Amino acid sequence: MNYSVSEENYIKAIYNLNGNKQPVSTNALADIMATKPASVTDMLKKLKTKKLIIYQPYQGCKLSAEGVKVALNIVRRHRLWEYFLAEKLKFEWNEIHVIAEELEHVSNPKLIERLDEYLGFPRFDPHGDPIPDHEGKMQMLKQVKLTQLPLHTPAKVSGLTDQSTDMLELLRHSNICIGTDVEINRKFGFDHSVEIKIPGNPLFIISEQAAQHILVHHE
Amino acid sequence: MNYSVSEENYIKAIYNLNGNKQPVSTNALADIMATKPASVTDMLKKLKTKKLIIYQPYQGCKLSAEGVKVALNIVRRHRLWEYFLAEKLKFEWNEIHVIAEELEHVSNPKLIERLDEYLGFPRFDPHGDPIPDHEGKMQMLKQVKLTQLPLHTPAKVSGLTDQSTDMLELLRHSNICIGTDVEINRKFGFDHSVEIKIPGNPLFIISEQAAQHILVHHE
DNA sequence: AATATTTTTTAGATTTACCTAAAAATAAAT
DNA sequence: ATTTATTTTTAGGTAAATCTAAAAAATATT
Repeated sequence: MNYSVSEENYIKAIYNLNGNKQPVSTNALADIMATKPASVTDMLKKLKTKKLIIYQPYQGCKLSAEGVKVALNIVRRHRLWEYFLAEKLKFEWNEIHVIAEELEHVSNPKLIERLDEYLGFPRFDPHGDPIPDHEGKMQMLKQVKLTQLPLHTPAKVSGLTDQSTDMLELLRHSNICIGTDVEINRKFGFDHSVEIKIPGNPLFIISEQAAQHILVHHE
Repeated sequence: MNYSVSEENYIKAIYNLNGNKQPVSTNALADIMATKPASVTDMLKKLKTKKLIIYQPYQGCKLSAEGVKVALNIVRRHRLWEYFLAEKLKFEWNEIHVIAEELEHVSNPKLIERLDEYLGFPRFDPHGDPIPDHEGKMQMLKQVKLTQLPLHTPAKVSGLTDQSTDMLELLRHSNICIGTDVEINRKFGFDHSVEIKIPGNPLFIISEQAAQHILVHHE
């Protein structure tokens, strides 16, 4: 029921590579974990005996049902800490991941429940990724670039793919933050710029270049 | 410059046992660390080569100047997290220590500085122990039981030696919290109860039994 | 299909932080 | 001042997580 930091990191890596449900190769894991394939094989054997993965030699691996549960719990911890770092400690979005990698291994369950409550039960982290609840369920909204959002479709800003100060300046000027409700009112064919509607604000136009880097969630 | 969790725990233990400046014995350390003396000897050799302790076989050990610096940094992290857990996440005082033992090993310096700032640069943790600043300096006020506070001496409530719900109820009723400014106005010889003055509040009396468990700081 | 290439696993070492059991040094007691 | 008891250290071993080098299996190429 309690796993080492190393085990947790492998489980997390398998989970992240496994999005497509295809088995994860030993080399791919070695790459992500910045280690050697031989070391990965050792760990895969161990995780297999603990029934966290399904693994046959030379066939790659994938998480078992129990493994997914463990992975979701790690992801939950990681994303809650990311939210805390950005929202409360005012870290920039590009700094939070590394720190959360350390904090995520502090696994006291009551701590995580209290943190969740303290943060107001956020459902998305500052990168726009959904935060699993204490049962492992998470909201699976479509995340798309603002350029791909259909016309007149209510959406919520969930992340950025560019966190440069120039970008942040532009967003601040437009009153766009994580969580802001937006809708595309009109698209201009000429330069592909888009007209944005934010409830309570006047309409305004944003360039394709900028819109490309803004991620939004919608149903 | 970066130490393992185990190394940090030894340094912390030596620091805690070393308050009286006497060298710490191998057995005393083994006891605290819940390990065997032979294991302690191994670690002491390692810490010596890293110049964190002064150690001669059979002579016990004490922290070097560098060791003290490292220890104070660990203590700083521990106490800041304790403050966070009690103040923000509303944990009871008896729950915070164990969780802070885990969090204290997350050593990203910027995280700790931001946390300190977020908490408002507290100078005492919820147990009333001083929090070292980022240079390792801490306020060394006298901590005494309320029963031992001299008459008419301004002091600040810094901790409790009894955290039972009964005790907390009594304190809430008297408007006493961590950080409350108090002063003893009068002591009654008959039952050793004390009359308390809190700025802006009416005077009130508290039993010796209760006052014994309230810790205060004064100059 | 046979050979070459890539991927993965085995075999044997290393490091960290422990352990037990026995030896050596120190301290206490006769 | 010996002997006894305690404390501490050495010697040798274990488990976790890594490594290198070599063997084996799977995949790709001619």
